[in-house]
Amino acid sequence: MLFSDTGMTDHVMTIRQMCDAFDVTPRTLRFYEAKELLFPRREGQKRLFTRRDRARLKLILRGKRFGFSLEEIRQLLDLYYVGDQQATQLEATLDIARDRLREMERKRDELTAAVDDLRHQMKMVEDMLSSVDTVKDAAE
Amino acid sequence: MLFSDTGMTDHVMTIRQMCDAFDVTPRTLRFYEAKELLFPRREGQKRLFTRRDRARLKLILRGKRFGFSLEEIRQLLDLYYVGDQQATQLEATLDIARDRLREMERKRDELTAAVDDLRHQMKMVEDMLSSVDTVKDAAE
DNA sequence: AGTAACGATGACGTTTACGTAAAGAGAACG
DNA sequence: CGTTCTCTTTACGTAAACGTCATCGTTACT
Repeated sequence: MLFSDTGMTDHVMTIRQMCDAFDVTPRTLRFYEAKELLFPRREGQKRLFTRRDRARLKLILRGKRFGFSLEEIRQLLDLYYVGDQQATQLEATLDIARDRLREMERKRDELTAAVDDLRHQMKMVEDMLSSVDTVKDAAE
Repeated sequence: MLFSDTGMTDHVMTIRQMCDAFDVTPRTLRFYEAKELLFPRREGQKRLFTRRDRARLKLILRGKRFGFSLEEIRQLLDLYYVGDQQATQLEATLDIARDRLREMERKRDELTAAVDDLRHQMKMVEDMLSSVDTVKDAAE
C-alpha cells in the first residue's frame, strides 16, 4: 500500500483551525467535501480534518492558482492517493497523469515566455521614463 | 509614441475570420469588446479587427490559460499599449507591471515544483507497475 | 437553567465568462 | 423580388465556485 495513510501522526483539526491555517472559509471546505475533494471524518456531527485532508487542500489551492478547475484538480488529487487498485486502473491513471504533466509543462513554458515578454516591455517603459527624466533634468 | 500602431500593415479581419483564426465564438469577441479588452473599428455596423486586436486577443487567451481573470488581463494589456501618457501615470503603470511580474514568476516557480512533484509521483507508480509486471512474468 | 459560541444543514444569492435564442439590418445571389 | 447569409443588438440562461442568510443542534461556561 504505497500511498495509503497509516495514520501514525493523525493530528486532526476542526473546521475553524483549517480555515485559519489555510485562509479559507468554512463554506469552502464544506463545498470541497461536497465535491469529493476532501473527506473529513465525522465525530458525531462535526468534521475532523486529517493530515491527508491538509495535504489535499494544499494541492487544491495550488491547482487553483494555476487556473485548474476543481474537477481537473479532483482528477489530479486521485493521482496522489492511489491506494491499492488494479494495475489496469493504474495504467489509465498514468495516462491521465501524463496528460496533466504535459499540460503543466506547456503552461510553465508559456509562462516563462510571458515573463520574459513582460520584462522586455517593462524595460522599454523604464528606458522611456529615464529618458524623460534626463530631459526634465536638463530643463531644470 | 513608442507603442502606438502606425497602422502600416493593418490588414483587418471580420469577426468570422477572427473566430476561425483563434478558435473562439463571436459572442466571446463581442464580450471582450464590451469589457474593453478589444477595440475593433466599425465599418457601418460591422466590426473590423486590426492587427492590434489580434495581438491583444493572443495575450488575452494566453492570460486565461494562466488562470488570470479578464479584469487582471485588462490591466496587463494596458501595459502593452501604453501610448503617450504622463510620466507619473507610467510610473504607476510600472508598479502594476512589477506586481504582475512577481505574481507570474511565483506562479512559474510553483508550477515548476508541481511538475517535479508529479513526475516523482508518476515514477513511483511506474515502478510499482513494473514490479507488478515482473511478478506477473514470473507467474506465467 | 440561560445564553453565548461553534458547527451543521439547507436554500437562495452573486460573480465571472460566456451560451443561446429572438429579431432585425444589409449585402449577394438566382 | 424573395431568400439566404453574415452580422448586429438585446436579453435571458447557465455552470462554476463560492457568499450569505436562516434555522437548528451541541457543548461550554457562569
